[in-house]
Amino acid sequence: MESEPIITPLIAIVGVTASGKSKLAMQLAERFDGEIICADSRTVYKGMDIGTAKPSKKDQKAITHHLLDIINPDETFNVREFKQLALDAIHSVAAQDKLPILVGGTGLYIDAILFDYQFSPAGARRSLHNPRHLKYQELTAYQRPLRTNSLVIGLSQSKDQLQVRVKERVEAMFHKGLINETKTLVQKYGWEAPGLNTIGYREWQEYFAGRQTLEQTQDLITLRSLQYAKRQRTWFKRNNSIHWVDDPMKVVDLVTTFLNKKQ
RNA sequence: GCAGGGUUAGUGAAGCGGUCAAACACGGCAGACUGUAAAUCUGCUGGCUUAUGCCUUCGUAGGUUCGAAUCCUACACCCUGCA
Repeated sequence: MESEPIITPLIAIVGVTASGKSKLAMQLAERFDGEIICADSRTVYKGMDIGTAKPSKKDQKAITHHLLDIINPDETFNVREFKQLALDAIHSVAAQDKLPILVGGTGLYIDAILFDYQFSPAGARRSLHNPRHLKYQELTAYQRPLRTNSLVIGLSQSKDQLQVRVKERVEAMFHKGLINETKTLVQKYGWEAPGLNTIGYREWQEYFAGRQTLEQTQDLITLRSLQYAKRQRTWFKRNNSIHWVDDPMKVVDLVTTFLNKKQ
């Protein structure tokens, strides 16, 4: 199943939150007749639209997006499932003679595809250091070669830019009714649901409990998003296969060259 | 005006004569990451510099003491009670 005929060209777009990945992906998909595969651990959840900045219905109608809304917020998901699903999606896109574009900020998911992660058998030992981690494989990260026929593009952004963009994005989420979306989700699934442990949602807990103002909630979400971006930056930093660009316009050339070379 | 309480590093907050460059939390910086990853975990966070080193900090100015963030005096600002 996992033996992909490694000839399918793949474009991957990475970057921290609010860096403009989705928009760029749309442009590329339109331009190069592609379909988007979302490598995002949060947009897989149904009903979590505003808080995850999920691609709009309009965008989804214009371009096929894979791996969106595939599970309920009270269900769990993991890299292994992701890898299988994403691989399937890549194949089906390629089978239609279209260009698969892998987009997302979940570094682990991206790398599972890019570096063909091999997962431990069930019952693997947990790391003493961090119980949430399974004991390390024999291979160190990035020791494996990058998936052949892949172009990895990273959207870089200065910290100042990022700060502004995140602030605006969170503001927009509030206007779109993030509070109601959260309320609905909590009523339906409860705070314990895996999906609710997400920036943009869990911060409302204190607000609903009356221990936090609306403004404080908004500031907190902005802060947590920025901290998240920091972690993403650290993750991507060590992957030197990424072609970092600060101007989305330059990407078209990159992709064109990449596709021509492959013919 | 009188009587109390307070002023500590970016923020909040411990400390109440030596073992204090000063707990802890948050924030910040850096890092990790192969079945929870928008999660989880680790290190650093006064300066110099990286040493069982030096220097400068605990409202301001003095004083007591071998030794003060810790005691005393004065001043400044803040809060509370009585006027």
